[in-house]
Amino acid sequence: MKKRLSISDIANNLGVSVTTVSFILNGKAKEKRISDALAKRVLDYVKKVDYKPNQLAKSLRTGKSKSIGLLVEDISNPFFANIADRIEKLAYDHGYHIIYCSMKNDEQRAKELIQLFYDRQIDGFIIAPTEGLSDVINNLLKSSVPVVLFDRPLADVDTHTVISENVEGAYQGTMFLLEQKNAKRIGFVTTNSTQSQMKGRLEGYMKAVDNVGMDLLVKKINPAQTEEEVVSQLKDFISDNKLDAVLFATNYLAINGLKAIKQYQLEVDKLISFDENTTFGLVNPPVSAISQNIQEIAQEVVRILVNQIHGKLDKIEKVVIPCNLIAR
Amino acid sequence: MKKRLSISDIANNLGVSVTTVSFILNGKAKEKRISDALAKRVLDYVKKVDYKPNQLAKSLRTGKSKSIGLLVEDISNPFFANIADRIEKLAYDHGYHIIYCSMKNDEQRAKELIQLFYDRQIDGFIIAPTEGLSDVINNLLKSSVPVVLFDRPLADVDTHTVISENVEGAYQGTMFLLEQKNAKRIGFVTTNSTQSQMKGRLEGYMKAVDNVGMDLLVKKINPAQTEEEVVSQLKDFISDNKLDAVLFATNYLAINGLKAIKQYQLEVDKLISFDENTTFGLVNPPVSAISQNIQEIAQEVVRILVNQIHGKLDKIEKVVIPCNLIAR
DNA sequence: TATATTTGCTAAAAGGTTTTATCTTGCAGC
DNA sequence: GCTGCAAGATAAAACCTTTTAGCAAATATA
Repeated sequence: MKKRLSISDIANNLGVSVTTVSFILNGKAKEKRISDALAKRVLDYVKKVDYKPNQLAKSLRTGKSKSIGLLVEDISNPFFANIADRIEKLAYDHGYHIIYCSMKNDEQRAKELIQLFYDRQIDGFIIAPTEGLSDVINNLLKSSVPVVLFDRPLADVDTHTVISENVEGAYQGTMFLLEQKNAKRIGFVTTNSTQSQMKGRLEGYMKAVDNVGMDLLVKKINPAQTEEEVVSQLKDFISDNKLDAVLFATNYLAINGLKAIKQYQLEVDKLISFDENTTFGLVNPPVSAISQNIQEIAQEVVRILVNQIHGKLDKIEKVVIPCNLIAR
Repeated sequence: MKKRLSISDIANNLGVSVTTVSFILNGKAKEKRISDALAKRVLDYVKKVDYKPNQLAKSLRTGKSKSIGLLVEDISNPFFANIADRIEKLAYDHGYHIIYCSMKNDEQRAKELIQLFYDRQIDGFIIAPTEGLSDVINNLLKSSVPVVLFDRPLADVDTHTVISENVEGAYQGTMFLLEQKNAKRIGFVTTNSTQSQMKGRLEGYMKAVDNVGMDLLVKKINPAQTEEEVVSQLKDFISDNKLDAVLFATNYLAINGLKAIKQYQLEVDKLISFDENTTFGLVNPPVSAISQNIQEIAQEVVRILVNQIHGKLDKIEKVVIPCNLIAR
C-alpha cells in the first residue's frame, strides 16, 4: 500500500516550503505574491503526481468539514428518500456532501447521532425532527451550529424551517372530494402523533368540512401497531361510519387503507392522500394525491443552510411551499 | 459560541498530563498502570464537563474514521432505500456510521465521490456499482481499502460480493407462471444494461422457458427514455406478442408495465416482478414478486466489510442469497 | 547494600493541514 | 550611504489527538 503523499512531500521534492505550496494550492498565489513561474511549477507537479490534500487535516485546521448531516425518521419512506436524493444533489453542487441517518423512532439514538455529527465538525444540519429532539437541537443552536428543520417545525425551537402548506393542502384535498367527487361522508385518517404537519392537515380538513356543515369523522392510528391491526381499525372506521370518501394524512396510511378496502371489499371509492406515490394511479379505487413539492422543498432547505453556513443570513427564515393536487 | 473543550483543557484543569487523560479515556488505564483513584477523578471530571473528543483529530492521528461509504445508483429506489436503511442500522451497531451517496448515472461524479470519500479516510466502501466504475474500484483495492460490492458484481473487479440468487429466482418466477398460472406466452422485460444481475435474471427466464420449449419473448428497455416512451414500448411488446404473462426484471419496469396495461386495457393478467413493492397486492392485475432478502443482504454486506476492516478476513467472499417467491 | 523491577505518570513526536509573523533581497528615493 | 518599501518566500505555531519512549520513585530481589 503506497503511502499517500502529503503537502510536505511535495514541498521537499520541489525544494520549496510547505507554506508556499499551501498558498498556491488554495489559490492565494497572487495575494501572497508568489511568482507565476513558481506557482506553475508547483501546480504542474501536483497534477503530475496526483496529490490530493488530506481532508481530515484540512478540516481539523479550518474547523470546516464541508459536510452536512441529514436526519430523517426513515430513509425507506419514499417521501424522505426522494427528498434526500434531491438534497444530496443540490448540496453537492455547493461543494457539500451529505452524511445521512435515519432515526427510526429511537430518540436516544437520534441524540447520540447528533452529538456524533457535531463531534465531526459537521458544518450544518438538516433535520425532519421528532418531538423529543427539541433540547438537543436547541443545544446545537446555542453552539451556533446552523440547523434547518423541514417537514415539521418544533414549537419550542426557533430556527429556519421549510414546510409544506399543510392546512391549505388538506383543505383543497377535502374540497376536491366535496366538489369534484361529490362526497357525502368524508373521513380523515391521521396518526396519533402531535407532529405539527399532522395538526396542520387535520386543521385543513376540519376547515373544509366545517364550511359545509358536514360531520367531523377522524381516526387517529397508532403506527406502532402491526399492519393487521392498522388495517382492521381502518376497516372499522370506514364501515362503521359509512364513509364514501377518505383523506389520508400520509402515504403509509393510504396504503393500509387500500389494503382494508381490498381485503374487506369496502364500498368507499373517493380517496385522496398526502404525498404522491407512483402506484396511486394503478390501484383500485385510484387515489388522488396532495403532492408535496419535493424539488422546491429540497432547494429551499439547501439554499437556507448554505447561506447560513456562509454567514449570509441575518434573520430566521420560515418557508412554506404550496402542494399540488393530483386528481384521479 | 462557547469554545469546545480539548483534552489539554481537561489535563490542565486537573493538573495531570494529556497523555494520562488520553489513556484513561481510551480504556487503557489498567494497561498503562494509571491508579484507579486518578482514573476515577479524570472520568468524573470528563463526565461533569461533558467533554467529547474531537473525532477529526482522532481520525487524523489513527487513520481510522469509523465511517463507511455507501454508494448506490439511486437512493429513491425502494430497494436501495430499504437496504440503505438496514445497512445503516447494522453498521451503527458495529460503531460505524454511513456516508451515503447516490450516483444517478453520473459516472464522473461517482468517481469524484469515491475519491472524496477516500480523502476522508473512510474505513471501507459498500457499492452497488455501475459498469464504468471498475477502474476506480480497482484503485481502491490496490490501496488496500476494504470494498464490498452488492446487487451486482463487476466482471473485472475481484473483491467481496453479496448478490441475490438471480438465475434461480427468475427460474422459479417463470416456473410459477407456467405451473401455477398456467401461462402460455411469457414475456420477459429487462433493461438494455449489461449489469450482471440483469443477465442472471434473463438466464433464469430462458432456462425455464427452454425447459418447456416455449418461445423466448424478450424486451430490453432503455431506461433513459421518458416514461411515455417506455409505457408505449411495453404496450407494443405485450400486445404484438399476444402475451398472457410477463416477468419484469425489476420493480420500475413492472410499474410501467402496469401503467401500459391500465392505459391500453391490455388482456395480460399473469404478472411477476423482481423486488417486492407494498402496492403489488393492491393493483389490478396483482403482481407476484420475486423478493430479494434485503435483511440478509444487508447483514452479509456489513458482516463482511466489518470483518475485512478488522483484518479478520483472509479469502474473498462471494455470497449468494436466495429470493422468496410471493405468490399473488 | 546494591541492583532489578514495578508503579505511576509524562514529554514530545507524529499525523497533515492553514495561517501569522517574519526574513532576505533588491531597488527607489534622497 | 542610508532609509523605506515591495517582492518573494518561509519558519513555526496552531488545530487536537494518540502513542512511543522514558523518567522518578517505590518496592522487590540477591
